Amino acid sequence: MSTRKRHWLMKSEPDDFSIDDLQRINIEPWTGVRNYQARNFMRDGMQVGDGVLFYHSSCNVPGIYGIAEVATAAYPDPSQFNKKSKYFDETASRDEPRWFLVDVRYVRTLQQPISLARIRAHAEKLGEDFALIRRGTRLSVMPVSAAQWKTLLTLE
DNA sequence: GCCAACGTTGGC
DNA sequence: GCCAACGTTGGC
Repeated sequence: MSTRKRHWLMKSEPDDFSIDDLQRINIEPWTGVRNYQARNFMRDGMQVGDGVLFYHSSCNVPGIYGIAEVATAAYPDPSQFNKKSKYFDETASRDEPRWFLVDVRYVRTLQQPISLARIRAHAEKLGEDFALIRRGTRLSVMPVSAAQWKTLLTLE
């Protein structure tokens, strides 16, 4: 497998967990992903040191608010085993975990958030394969190419 | 394997 | 709060 740094975008509702929360805590397990495609990106695609665009969703101004990095290899999401968690999954077992996560480490907060509206306005430069603005896509974890990463950060 | 019903995401 | 769009579940 290539060890070249990859890039990702991860969505979080700031009411639940924001870039400011990550800055305070520094490292946070990205718990609660219950979508197979998103899980597969974390489990099979992510490597320590990969860049992460921290996206705020379901808020006044959705968009990219900060930069983080992948801090660990993927491991089973403990919340799937916790009966008291809203992420409990009775079909998962410790022998056969269903859900995986990585820890994410704070890197920096953007000077100015890059709003979804602004990203859309530059859709042409990002290409049709950019899942964030592809119609109907609701993925909470998605890959970002090196070129897209660079393009997005010029919008800061 | 089909597909209707349901739940969730997430922008607006 | 609305609703479009998607993923998942479960009956058949």
